[in-house]
Amino acid sequence: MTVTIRDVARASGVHVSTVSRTFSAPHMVNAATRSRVLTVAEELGYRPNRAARALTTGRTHNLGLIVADIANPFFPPLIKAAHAAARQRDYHLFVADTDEEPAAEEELIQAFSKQVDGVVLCSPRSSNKALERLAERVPFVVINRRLRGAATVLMDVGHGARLAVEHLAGLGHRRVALVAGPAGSWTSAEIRTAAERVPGVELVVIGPNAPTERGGFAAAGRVRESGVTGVLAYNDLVAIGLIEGLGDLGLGVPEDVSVVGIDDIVPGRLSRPKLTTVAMPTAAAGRLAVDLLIQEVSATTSLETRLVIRESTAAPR
Amino acid sequence: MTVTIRDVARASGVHVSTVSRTFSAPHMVNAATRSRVLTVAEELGYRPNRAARALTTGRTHNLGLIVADIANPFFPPLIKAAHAAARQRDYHLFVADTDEEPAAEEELIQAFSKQVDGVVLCSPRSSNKALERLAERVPFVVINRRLRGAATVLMDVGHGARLAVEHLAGLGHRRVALVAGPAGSWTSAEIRTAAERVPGVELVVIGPNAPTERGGFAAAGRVRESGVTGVLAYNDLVAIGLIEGLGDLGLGVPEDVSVVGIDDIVPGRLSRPKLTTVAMPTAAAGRLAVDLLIQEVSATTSLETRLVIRESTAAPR
DNA sequence: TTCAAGACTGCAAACAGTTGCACTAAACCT
DNA sequence: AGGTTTAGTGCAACTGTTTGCAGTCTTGAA
Repeated sequence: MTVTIRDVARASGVHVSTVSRTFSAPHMVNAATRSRVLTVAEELGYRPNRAARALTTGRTHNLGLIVADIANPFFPPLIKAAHAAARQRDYHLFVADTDEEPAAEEELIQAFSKQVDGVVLCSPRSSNKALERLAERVPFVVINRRLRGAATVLMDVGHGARLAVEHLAGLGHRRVALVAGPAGSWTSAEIRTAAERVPGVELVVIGPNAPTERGGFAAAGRVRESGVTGVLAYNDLVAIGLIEGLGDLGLGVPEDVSVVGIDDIVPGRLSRPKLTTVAMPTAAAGRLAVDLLIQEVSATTSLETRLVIRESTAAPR
Repeated sequence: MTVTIRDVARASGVHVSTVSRTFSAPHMVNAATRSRVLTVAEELGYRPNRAARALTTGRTHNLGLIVADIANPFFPPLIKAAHAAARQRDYHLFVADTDEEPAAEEELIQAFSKQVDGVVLCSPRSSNKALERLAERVPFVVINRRLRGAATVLMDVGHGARLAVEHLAGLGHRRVALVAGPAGSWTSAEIRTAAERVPGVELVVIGPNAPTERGGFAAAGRVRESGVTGVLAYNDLVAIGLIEGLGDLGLGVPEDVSVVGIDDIVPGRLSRPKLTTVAMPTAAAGRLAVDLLIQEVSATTSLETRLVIRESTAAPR
């Protein structure tokens, strides 16, 4: 049925091991033989069976990518970039979705372990202990979380948050609110400590909030009460929700209050007003993560973020 | 290093074939033996090696999913649903991105063929001939394209387009524009023929256009010139771009012109005004596609679309 | 001319499972 | 009691590739 290495061997008059070598160690076989085998293989439509290869070599040429929610606009650009990087080196990419559940995360890593050469974990929710245990079964690189012993790719949200608050300060805002994310989130903590350090502005923290549009919408009332003129939101989704909530309360953005988001997801570019936001280098992170995995280097990298100013911020009245 | 079936066999005093059967055909082994093997396996941390299993059985328990652009907001919900369906039956999912290139598409199918039990293709761009040839190497199901001999999942855009135009007609619009998609797109053709059939409204077709925000933005001038009061856009992205373009021309939505999109992507729900649109059952399509694949049924299904009315449509002046 | 060193290639044993077949012992039936 | 079925298990061959080892042949050097 399917054409194997033996068919090629028979048809080209050499031993299977020679055929094998023309594919996996070409320099070991005579040029003439090699080209003969190659043309025969081409004619027969032979393609090496990766499962069989994996069996002996232990390398599958597959990678796994685990994210919390594929449909969250934050992830697709990362997934896309990771896929492109993998493809470039002839790797295939499993992608999986944990639905935000740590248990699913651990189960997936476990399930992947025999089938991939490594997995990249985006903002994992599992405990340190669980992750460290799993790291023994399969190499992985972690995005957006510190984990000792694992290669790490960080995006410098702290710096981004500082830029955002400085931007507001520069426009003349003196009191700004931080509409924070969920409790216990690494990102949220980073943002907060960085924002608090900016001189010349008084920071009022509102939260914790759900990291969603709804979360932002619900926070609108407390933002109004706080009397701030500017706000930094945990992410673009809550920024967008917040803007809508403020609108319902009769507050315009940016006339009455300035709002800056974090992430730079597509909907932020498309909404009205267009969102001023901190751009996260998600594509770069995805690409880098798979490169680290493939090259088996265990580094910890911090990627720069930058502020992109659009229409949702202005000087206060 | 890694624990194999033989380790389990030795430790539990049975032959490897018995261990094998406790996992792949539990009913063939005595309950007592089975539970003993199971506990030993658990203790040792044994997990069957899928590559090895694939070698003998020919079934990998992997599926492939190929889309044009992972980062296009249309796809992530589909991917997520496909993944969930696959997981539920203990399959893993490769996802791949063609960057809109037919050549990449064919290459990917080819590359997947030995590693998966089937692949789902979303709106493939390759020629019929190429696809039919590839269908011999690996089973697949196609989403949003008719292809004889392959299982098919269609979303009934035609019906959706009709609902959209009828909605505009019901509001009192008499001339409406169709801001069409790219030339040669199956979807675009479906939309057009359906829209043209709605009685009582005169349809003016503007296009072809790029299926992007930019495409919509660029079409704004021609929409104004056409003097219509309502428009149906090829998809939400062009609808959003169009609304912005119209805004720049001094035309408000929905006061001056009503706009309805197609797809119901997230940014449409978040933009201002919130987009009236035809909801495509992308999640259902993804789920169904993998179910068909796994159950090896070759059917052609047509999924219903529905109109969701939000803020971008109103009665004409 | 002889010997050593390379360059190729073949042999066969892995890799981790599955499965048709044969075998044993117990259960069932008349 | 004897024969037949059935359940459970073991045996061994097989899946498609890789790879250490050994063999052959050529080439270059002394």
